[in-house]
Formats: sequence, structure tokens, C-alpha cells
Amino acid sequence: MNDALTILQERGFVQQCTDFEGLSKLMDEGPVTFYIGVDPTGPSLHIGHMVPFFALRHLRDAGHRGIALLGGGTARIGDPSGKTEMRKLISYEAIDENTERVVKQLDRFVGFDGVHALTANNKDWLANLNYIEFLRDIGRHFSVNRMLSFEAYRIRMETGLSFIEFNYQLLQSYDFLQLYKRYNCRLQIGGDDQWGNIVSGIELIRRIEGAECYGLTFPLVTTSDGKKMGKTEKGALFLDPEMTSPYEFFQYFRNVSDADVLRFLLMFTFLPVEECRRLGSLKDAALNEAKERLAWEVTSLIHGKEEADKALAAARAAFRGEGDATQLPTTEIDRARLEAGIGALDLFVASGLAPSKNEARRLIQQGGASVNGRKIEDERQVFSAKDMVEGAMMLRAGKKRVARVVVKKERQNT
RNA sequence: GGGGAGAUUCCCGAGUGGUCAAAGGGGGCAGACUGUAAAUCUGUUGGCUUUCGCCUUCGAAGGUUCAAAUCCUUCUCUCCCCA
Repeated sequence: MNDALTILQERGFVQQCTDFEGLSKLMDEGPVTFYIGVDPTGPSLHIGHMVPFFALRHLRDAGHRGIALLGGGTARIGDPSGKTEMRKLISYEAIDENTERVVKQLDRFVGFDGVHALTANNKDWLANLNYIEFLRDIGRHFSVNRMLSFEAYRIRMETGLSFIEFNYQLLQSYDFLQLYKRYNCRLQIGGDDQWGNIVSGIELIRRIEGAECYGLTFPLVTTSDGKKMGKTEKGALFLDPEMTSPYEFFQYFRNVSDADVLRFLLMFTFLPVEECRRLGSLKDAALNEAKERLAWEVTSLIHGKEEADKALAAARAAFRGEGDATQLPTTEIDRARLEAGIGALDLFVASGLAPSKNEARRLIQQGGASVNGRKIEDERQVFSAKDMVEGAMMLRAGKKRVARVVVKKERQNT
């Protein structure tokens, strides 16, 4: 089998392939151009979106050429795959803005050099499509009967599927055709929920161009307890540091289940396979070493080494008391407010550890709140400057959430 | 266009005039147990004050009533059937 494909398979990327042998042969013959579609439907990608891009790097490093296709056109209608409800339509301006941000994020990770990795936007050929021509040239190749038999549409037969979404598959197929014509793109990779769309693109190319293209899908990454990977209390694990701080990002991976460590090391890091296996086979408490490594590696890939180091230092400070506490999430508080004395409830709300006073109260009543390592017994306890240790108070909510509170620096008058 | 069903707190889903901040489940949070894991058990889960209490919430806006998530009117949206 082709080397690059072997790597993907070894690392757990392969879910389905339209023609494994054919693809392997094609890749053996020389560099293959492939693409990944991304819908700019939000302001930031999350870790789940990155699986195909990890694969892209593996393939690129093996000499192949990857295209990140931004769905600036398709985002205008919404992909029904994997959704149980109709997607909200997003304004064109928002899509363009998202596209710009997403490209920037991907560029950090992939590095679009225009040679081995490049971007394209399907807005370029979709935005001004002529409806009648499209129906004659493309639409006639699609059978509604067949489309309805696809899982993605079948689920939606229950809850309702609008015509606009029903067209998504045609557009995505058309994308593949365009990329084939423009870049000689022969392979589409993506999440397994894209299988139906990928296959129909391949068929379309076969019918119109008489050429054989390929599709390869990756498993939808879930955690061992069946949840979608990358989901946190606050929503998804975003790449944007404003939306998910590097520390939170790090902690997510630091806290994965034992059963997920090996799988995640293989998919979300570029550590050699043997090293992943070694780390993944550690037992019991020793496995924590592997989790720490995993967290550092992924954070470093997404946010850079510096941020990864900081997150690691903060985590060690929070949980072992030996790292750098100043790297923990820190909140500033007005000097005046502190001098007047701040109640425990307000303190926890101000630190962001509790969204409301009621929650802060609950936290304290249930014994989950502490300041400087001392459990708060009475919610009416008041804190002031004398409770600062080395210029900061360390608040803890539960076992895992930590915040540091410092006095706001005196503002220079303007 | 005609007919029918529906919109409930983070999600699913009960609730058809007061006893409803609203059952139950899921999820979340906290505690115990631990390895910053999983599983399990317990508690908790709108806001403000905790003492009584007050405020906001049941698609939107009005109305009836001492009193509405529950009744009426209009509107918006979703689904189903017929055309």
C-alpha cells in the first residue's frame, strides 16, 4: 500500500474509501492533488474540524498537494449532513468575515505556500451560477430517488428538509468537478458525514469528464463515552484563543479519558507512532504523563510552543503547586474594591468562576470553593488586601477550575 | 390556497385557571471515591436577598380574571395531510 495512506491508516484516520487500491496506486504514481471542504459558518473552527487538516499535513509531507476549499458559496445554503434541524441562514457579510478568520487559523496550522497547500473558495464559481444552465448540465445527473436514499436526507425526512438544503449535495459535487478541472484534483477527504456528498461528486466527475476520482473519509471523532469530541461546558473547543483560552484548550486534552489517549495522540499530534504507542500503553497514574504530553503537543500545534509552555506551567501550578502560578487565568480587581472588603460571593463572580451569586453560593454551600487553599465555610466571609499572598489570591471552584485574582494596576492618568 | 397539529426553563419532555420557578430524563455543576481518568453513589441546577420575600421566565403582542404556561384575539415560525 502507498506509504502516505499507510501512515493515515496507522494513525486511525481512515474510515471509508471509495477505492482503496485504486487510490493507493494513483498516489504511488506521483503527487496527487486533494481537497478538504470547510464551511465558514462560524467565526472560529473547533478542534473537530481539524482532523482532515492533520491528515492534510501528513499527505502534504508525503509530497501531495492539498487544497482547503472554503465554502463561501455553500455556506449560503447550509449542509444538512449530520444535522437534525434546518440551519440558520447566515448573512453574506458574516460568511466573508468568517472565511477570512478561518483561513487565518488554518494558515497557522497548515501554512499555505501556494504550492503544496493552497486555498480556494467555491464562492468563485457558485455565486453567479446560472440556474437553468446548472440544471441542464449538472442537475440532470442527479436522481432524486437516489438522493433520498442517502442517510443524510433520510433522517431529515422526519423533521423536515428544505429545498435549499436538498441542493447542497449538487453544489458540493459541483465543487469537486470544478477543482478537478482547475487543479486536477483527484481526491476529496473529509469527515464521514460527508461520505454521501463525496461519492456523488465522484460520480458526477465520472459522468461528465469520464475520469476516476477518489474519496476518503475519517471517523467522526468521539470520546470513549460517546460524546462528540471537543465539546466542553462552554460549547466547542475553539481554536480562537479569545473563544477558548490556550489554558482551557490544554486542560481539555489533559483531562481526556484513559481510553482516548492513544487515539488522540495518533490523530492530534505528529509524534512518531511508536512514541504514541509507548505513551498510550502507560498504566494507571503513569498515564497522566501521556496526557500531559498530549495536551502540550496539541496546544503547541494550535497555539504555538510558547502558549503551550505557559499552559503547562499554569496547570502544574494549579494541580501540583510547582509550576508558574502567574500563568493561570487571572482577573483584575479594583484596589478600592479590595480595600473596602469584598464578599466571597462577589469575589467568585468577579473571578469568573461563578456566573451568578446564586451559583457562587451553591458552590460554597456544597464545599467546592476555596481561597488560598482554605475552604470557604461561610458565604459572608469578606476578603481584603491582607488575604493577598504574593500579590494574588488563588481561588478554586471545584477541583479543576482555578482563578487568580490580582489588584488592577493603577491607571496612568491621560 | 384548504384542513390539522404544535412552539415550555441548556436539551428532550410533562403540565390545560390558583397547591408552578414549573414533574421526569439527559446534560452541567458540586461532594464522596480517585490518578486533574472512567464507573458508581449523593446533592444541586432562573436571578436578587437568604429570613420572610421580591423580580424575570413557558414562541410574540394584546385581552379576560382577584389570579394564566394554562382561557380569548391577532401575529410569527415549524410539522403533517389535501391541492
